[in-house]
Formats: sequence, structure tokens, C-alpha cells
Amino acid sequence: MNNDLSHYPRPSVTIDCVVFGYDGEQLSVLLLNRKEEPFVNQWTLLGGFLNLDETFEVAVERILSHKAGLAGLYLEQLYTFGGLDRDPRGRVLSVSYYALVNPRQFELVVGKMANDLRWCSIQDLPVLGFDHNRIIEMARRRLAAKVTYQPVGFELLNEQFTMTELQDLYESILGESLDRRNFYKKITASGILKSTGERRTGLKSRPAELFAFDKTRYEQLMQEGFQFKI
Amino acid sequence: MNNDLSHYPRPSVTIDCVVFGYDGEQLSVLLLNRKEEPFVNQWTLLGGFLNLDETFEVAVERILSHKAGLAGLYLEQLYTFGGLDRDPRGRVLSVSYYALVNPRQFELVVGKMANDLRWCSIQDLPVLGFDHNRIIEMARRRLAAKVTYQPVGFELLNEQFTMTELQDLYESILGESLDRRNFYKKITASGILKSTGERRTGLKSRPAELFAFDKTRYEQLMQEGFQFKI
DNA sequence: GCAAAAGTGTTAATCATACACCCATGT
DNA sequence: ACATGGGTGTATGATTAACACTTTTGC
Repeated sequence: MNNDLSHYPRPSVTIDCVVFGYDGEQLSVLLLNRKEEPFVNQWTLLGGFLNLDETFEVAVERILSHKAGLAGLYLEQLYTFGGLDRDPRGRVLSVSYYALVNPRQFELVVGKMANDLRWCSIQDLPVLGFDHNRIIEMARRRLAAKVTYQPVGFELLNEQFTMTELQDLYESILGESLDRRNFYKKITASGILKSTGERRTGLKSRPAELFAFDKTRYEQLMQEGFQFKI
Repeated sequence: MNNDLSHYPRPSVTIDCVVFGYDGEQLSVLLLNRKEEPFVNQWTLLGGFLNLDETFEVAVERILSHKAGLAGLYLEQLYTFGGLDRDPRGRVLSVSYYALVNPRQFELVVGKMANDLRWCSIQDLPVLGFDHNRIIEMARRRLAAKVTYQPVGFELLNEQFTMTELQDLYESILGESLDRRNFYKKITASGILKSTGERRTGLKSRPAELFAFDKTRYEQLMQEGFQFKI
């Protein structure tokens, strides 16, 4: 590093990530129980210090991989928190991201630096260390806003899903219930789903058609300036 | 600062600000001609290093005040840029903000550390130092998205303005032309303007009614969950 | 009186909403 | 046969988009 920079004070910088998951019932966030100070034995988001040779995205992937065994998630930058007293050790900025993951596609691996990991319903969060409740609240609002105009929700489901599963997910994220027929109409009219021809059987009711997200078609529509809308 | 933090590498952190101004004709951005390396004699955004005892907002205000004589602007965090090679001196993050200002309400003061300052139309930007063209492009898009659902544009106008002036501003930000009658209807229906009873005279055409932004009414509407919409 | 910008309503099309019954399967 | 969730259409109201002429002033 060049000397010019050494004249300026340098804060510590962490990356924190709100990992959203959906188990078919509730929108949840992945929490980590800390093994070290500060906030030892308390729950927080997954996070860690930024290395100087890493972009933010690489750092998030390293952290999620080492601390939870997660890889290849959908990521988006959320906000950068810089309050003076957000970390008792000193001035620490947090460049925060959120991630979307289908919990059924990963086995959580508790890293060496943590006591425990768990999915916690967004409705029922404990008091977290640092300002992490505030970060989650901002992420929740951002996701709810985003999901109404971009189909990010598909990252949270299995590759094939029924229309009802998709609707339940949207209702969890938005925190409101939607009319089934109108939901069907909007989703099918948007053209971002392809039907697989398969059905979900084995349940004690009429087998539901399984759909898949048509990513090719979605990207084509996006290029044409199309706007998805719920 | 506690020793725990000294084990971790610390990047340098700058704050950069896209200052938007509107002169009645075009949406512009305030640029600074650098007196020092890197990018000496080139144009960049206004920015500077974060001090450890400052929040981001305080740092932005310090920078805008020292480098341009601007104070009390509307500010919003934009994004944090962390590319490995965005600064030739080493690893430097940029927590970027955007600001809205009415250029007629301030006299620009060129600070000691700059060669020059100037307003530059967003349509006609030079190649800037660092990744600042990219930052401006993101800010432009963010502002265009924001202006359709929140009346931020009022920060850019005089306290009193005609409907045509407001429409011209919206057209500059959105980069498209709007139907005058429909614009009138939407704006007046939203209830966020109060008419002042005065008119703009002295022009060689029919005097236009002067309006003002009704901030009290706007905040009341926001609390009731109202969503402004263009 | 003419140039320049201000002000103003109606209609048609589109979109969003509300709403209820039959269907296919498992037990 | 009954319980469960799946699948589907229509009518009404609300919103948006398109569109042109008259008014007021300065010169």
C-alpha cells in the first residue's frame, strides 16, 4: 500500500449478512450464537472482518461458507452502517448484504468460531448483538419492496414448486394475504414461469401442477424493459 | 480503541457525494477539479476520508462545507463501492451518498484543496477520476426511481415554483416527457402542494401561479401510509 | 394583433379487485 | 362419501393515457 493513505485514520470494516430462508411456513433469518466477545453467547447475524484483498461479495461468500457451509447464494448489498457506538471495541463499519437461500438445499455446518446456528422466524427474533435487529428490519423492508417488482422470491423455493407454495412465500414476505385467482393471473401473465408438466402427488388432495422459474425468458423480458409486478 | 480490533486489516474509507443541482434547464452534478494526486487536474466527485469520530452524514456535511461551501442539504446513502482497484493508492472503500441542492441558494466556494468546482450537466459528463462515472450513473438511476414515489424533487427548486418548472424538473430527472394535464392532475390530487396566491410576472406570456411544497401536509399524509405516485 | 406559455375536461382503454363453485385425489 | 387443497372466469370500479382549445400577458 502506498504511503499517501497512511496519513488517514482507518476504521475497521465488517461485512454482515442477513440470510433469508423459507421453510414452506415462515420467512426466517439465519442467526449465529457467538463464541467470543463481544456479545459472547448472544445471537447475531453472520459476519466477519473484510480482508484487504477481497471484494465485498467474496467476503460474504467466505463468511457464509466458513461459518455455515452455505455457498452460491443470491446476494444484494443492503446498506452500510456507521454509527459511532455500534461495536463496543471501537469504530467498526458494517457493509451489510442480504442473501436468499432455500434451506432444504443446504446442510448447515456450524463453524469452529460459533456455538450454534439456527433459523429464526422473522416474526419472533430475539434481541441480537450489535445493531443487528435494525439491520434485519431494513433487510425485511427492502425484500418486501423488491419482491413486488422483481421475482427474487424464486431463490427461496425448490426448483419446482406449486403455485400455492409461491403464493405462501409471497404472503410471508409481504405480511399480507393475496387473492389466489388474481395471484395466478398475474404470475402466469408475466410469463416468468414454465410449467413442468409434472404434479405433486401423495398428498390427500388434488395433485398440484409443478412450475419452474423460466430464467431465460425472465432475462429476455428484462432486456426488453419489462417490469414484473405483483 | 481496544486491541481486539488491531488484529484485523483495516481499509481506508472515503465518503463520496453526488451533488445534484437543477438550474431550470438541466439536471447537473457538482464536480471538483483535483489539485493533488491521484487524478490531479482531473474532475471527480466531492469526497474525502472518513474521520473515526464522525458518522457518515457528519462527514458528508464537513466535506461539502469545506470543499464547496454547501450546507444543510438533503442527503441519502447510495451504495458502498469496494472494488480492489478503484484507487491507485491501495484499498479504499467509498461509502457514497447523493445530495439535492438548489444551486441558486448557494454561492459555490472553491476550497483550498481544489483547483476548481463546476456544475456539469448529467448528459455531458467528462471521464472522471476513480470509478466516479459509475457512481453518478447509479445515483441518477436511484434518483429517477425515487422521484416517482417520493417528492424529493422539491429540494432542487426555489421555495416557490410554477407547475411548469416542477414538470420540467421531473422530465429532466426521468429523461422523458410527461403530459401536462395529467401531471397537473396527479400533483394537485396528491395534496402536497399549496398555492401561494402569487404569480410569476414579467415574462412575455401569461403569468403562472406559484406553488410551494406543503411539508406539513406531506408528513401527515406519509404517516397515514399515503404513497405519492407519478 | 401576434407570439408565448398557462390553464383546463372528457373519453376510451387498461388494470385491479372482489368473489364462489367444481375438480382430483387420499382416506 | 367426505375432507382437502387445486384450479378456474366474470363483472365492476378505479386508474391511466391520450388528446386540443382558450386565456393572459408582453411586445
